[in-house]
Amino acid sequence: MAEAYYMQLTRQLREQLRYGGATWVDEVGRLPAERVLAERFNTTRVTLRQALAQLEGEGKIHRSNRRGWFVSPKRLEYDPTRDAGFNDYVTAQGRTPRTEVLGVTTATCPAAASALGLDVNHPLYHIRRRRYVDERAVLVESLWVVPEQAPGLLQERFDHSLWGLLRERWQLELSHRSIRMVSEALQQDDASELGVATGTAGLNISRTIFDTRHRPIEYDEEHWLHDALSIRVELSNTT
Amino acid sequence: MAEAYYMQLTRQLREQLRYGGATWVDEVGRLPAERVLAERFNTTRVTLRQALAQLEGEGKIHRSNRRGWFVSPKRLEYDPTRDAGFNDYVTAQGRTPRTEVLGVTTATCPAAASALGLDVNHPLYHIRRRRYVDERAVLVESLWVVPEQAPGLLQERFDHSLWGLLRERWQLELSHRSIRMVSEALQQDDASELGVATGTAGLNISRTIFDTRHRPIEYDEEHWLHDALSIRVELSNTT
DNA sequence: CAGTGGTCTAGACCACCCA
DNA sequence: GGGTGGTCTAGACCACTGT
Repeated sequence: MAEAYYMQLTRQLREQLRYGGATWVDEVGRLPAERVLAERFNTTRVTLRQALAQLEGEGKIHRSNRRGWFVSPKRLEYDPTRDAGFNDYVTAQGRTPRTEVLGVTTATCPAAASALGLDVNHPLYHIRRRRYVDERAVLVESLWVVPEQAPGLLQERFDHSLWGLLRERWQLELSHRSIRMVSEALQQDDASELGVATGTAGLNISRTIFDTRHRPIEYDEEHWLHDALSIRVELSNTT
Repeated sequence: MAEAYYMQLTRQLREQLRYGGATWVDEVGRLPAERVLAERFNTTRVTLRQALAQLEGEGKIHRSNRRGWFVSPKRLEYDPTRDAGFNDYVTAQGRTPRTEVLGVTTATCPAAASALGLDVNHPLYHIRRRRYVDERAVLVESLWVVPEQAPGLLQERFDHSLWGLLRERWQLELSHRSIRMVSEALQQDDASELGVATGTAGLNISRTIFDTRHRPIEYDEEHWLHDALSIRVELSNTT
């Protein structure tokens, strides 16, 4: 086969997005309707959508559920090993952060409890947040904190760094951390909170945190849009 | 809408894969042909393929180009901050590693050179390898080594740890490392070397390595199948 | 209500893999 | 050469978003 037409389409669209200014992209980065693009490139919606899906996989464009396709902004650089707050590192990159607290409860979570080495029925503080970069929702996260380590935590506000709070108010020293990163397809709840279709490619980042005395402190799970971040870790010691 | 049919399909297939032993999966983990599955679930290939694509995004199944769909094996746990060799950590997890050297040359690479802080035309040793876990090709990688730091390197064999080689033969101490991880769509060359379709979801892991005197040593870029690995980093010092 | 993406049909032909 | 996935057509209806 010479080359699948949808791959040629992909290349054309990609190049027009990068150079050319792509006159057909409007001022907020929105692409024309699929039907319009399909007609312009003399093909059907199915084939056009294959090309769009390719670019989506590359992180060049993304879709907002039933609203249309948009050019994806530059990826955020993120170092999950540092405890700089989200607000800090987003601002440091010249972007605008925002955090929404979706829920604050006490509940049990077998996955979190077992990661922390506790009984699966051990109650935990649960905080759920949604975070934005330049008003685009890029991640939802669930934080599970061991109540004994930070009594009264749920009275606090959670629109800033949780780790900063734990350090200042409860003098907790976050020492050992175990971090796990795995690609995923966003499940229904996470996807709808991010305004994307179920199954959209995502990245799951989970941390388990212990203090200097190896007591379990916190477990958290972040679900990112895959095209929103680039992970960067700097290490200096030899292992 | 109640629920899209392909999502119901996805759920059924997922559950049958997890429990039930899925009698329709053969002994090597291969699924029946798309046409057969489509007929069995009373739908068309297009809709069935949507369901398969969902499971592919979840890392449950994968396809080998034009050969069929297969159940994905367990993800490999991988810590990119350690310099344990591929052979070592794959074996430690009870799996069987294999490395194929695809090419050994001297060439220029602007991306590698600039990451190392060298002139873009600075020649570098280039080693390209393909690596397998249990005979499944899971990644291709390009290694770019600064020739001045390891003269004669290209005479060596590269089916084992490069870092081990640099340490033993040239007494190089790998100190500072900058690691970057980003989701990607596998490009034509990488995809075909892995036997998958262009655009298949992948994970790109790049490292830039300096020695204790901050001299650039090596830059490498790994392209993994997204469902083949789970990244895990353990940290003990506070930052 | 108009426009958008999301889903789905019922076919077709082609390129590649393997026996 | 038979079977597989890969690509593509030309439609259709639906659900949701925004005005």
